[in-house]
Amino acid sequence: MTTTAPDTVQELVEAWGAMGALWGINRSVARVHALLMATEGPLSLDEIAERLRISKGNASMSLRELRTFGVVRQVEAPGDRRDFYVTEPDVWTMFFRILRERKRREFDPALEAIHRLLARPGAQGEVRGRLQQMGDLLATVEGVVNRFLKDPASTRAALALVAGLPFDRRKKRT
Amino acid sequence: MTTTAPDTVQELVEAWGAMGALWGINRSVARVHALLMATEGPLSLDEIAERLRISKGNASMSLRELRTFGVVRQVEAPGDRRDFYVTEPDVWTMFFRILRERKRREFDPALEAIHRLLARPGAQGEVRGRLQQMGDLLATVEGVVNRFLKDPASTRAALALVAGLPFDRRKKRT
DNA sequence: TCGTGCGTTCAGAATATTCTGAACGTATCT
DNA sequence: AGATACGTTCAGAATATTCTGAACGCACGA
Repeated sequence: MTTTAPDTVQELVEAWGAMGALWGINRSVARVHALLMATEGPLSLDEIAERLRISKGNASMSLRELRTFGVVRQVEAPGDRRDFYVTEPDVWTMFFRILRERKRREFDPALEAIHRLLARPGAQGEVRGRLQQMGDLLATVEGVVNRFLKDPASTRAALALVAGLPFDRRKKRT
Repeated sequence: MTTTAPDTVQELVEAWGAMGALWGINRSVARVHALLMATEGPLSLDEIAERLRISKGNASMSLRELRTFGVVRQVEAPGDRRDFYVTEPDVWTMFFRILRERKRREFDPALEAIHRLLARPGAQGEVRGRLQQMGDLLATVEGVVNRFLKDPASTRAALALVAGLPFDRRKKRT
């Protein structure tokens, strides 16, 4: 039993998988990620596929995606031909990297359209105000994401403040 | 031509529709929303369906969803049997209301699983730290959402600060 | 009363997404 | 060389999501 507690791990895997949708990554990918998060040592591709009851092919593709997001890393075992995988420990970074990706693909076109509309001379009151709000919203999210990627520590602290969190946990790490 | 600029409006509609996925609302719903955002006066169901080339049924269901989110309102025209629709002007609120919804459905189970895992006595170092981070992340998002819904103005200002925005726009409104 | 205009519903069609597994490539060992 | 172990790929199957449009109900007016 290499993991904390099999059945609860299972629950986390499922919950994380469902939540993946929230930030736009698919169920399998998120489940693989959760499994690695909840497991101490590195896992081989086959073990992952087996534990999650998904095909090797699916596992392989999911791991690739996680690697391109930079949240999973391959490690090698001494005299073993297989590849093993571990998560980067930083979930926050993962979250924001993925957001940045989606920002590019989805925010930017929307922002462009909004600005184009605002530039039109004929943009009236009601509409103008709403468009501006949309722009503000997108710009704010964008700003937070960018700032986080530049300076994670301070952004995290700032967000904790905004969130009004007790703000104790975390061992410190500067 | 009741709207700012038909073709650019179209672009916004499509961009907003694509972006909808980001916060978990479907393309049609987001497109209807965008159309209302970019249009000065109220629109009838038929007009919406026609402009977006979607069926009346689809339009009806999309509008219902938008109404349950509280971002679209029905208005009546003088001697007209038809229902007309307008957006609430506050996109930010929409955004956070929707987040709250998803939070309920998706965050909460994940947070539960995490806490259950952390409660286990056997939660070791590596894993424990990662789980804690996941919990922090979720708690932070949750906190921001809750605070926004309680006190939008201050939260917006705070977020603008975090985002490092120029922070000028907006007519003021307290 | 019947007819007409309007909105809603929902079964099934259309479409999009995700997943599987067989086929393949490459490396390693005998 | 042949055999084995492993990872990857991708066409098509399986599944999930979204959309349509016919059927219906209701309210109004004639």
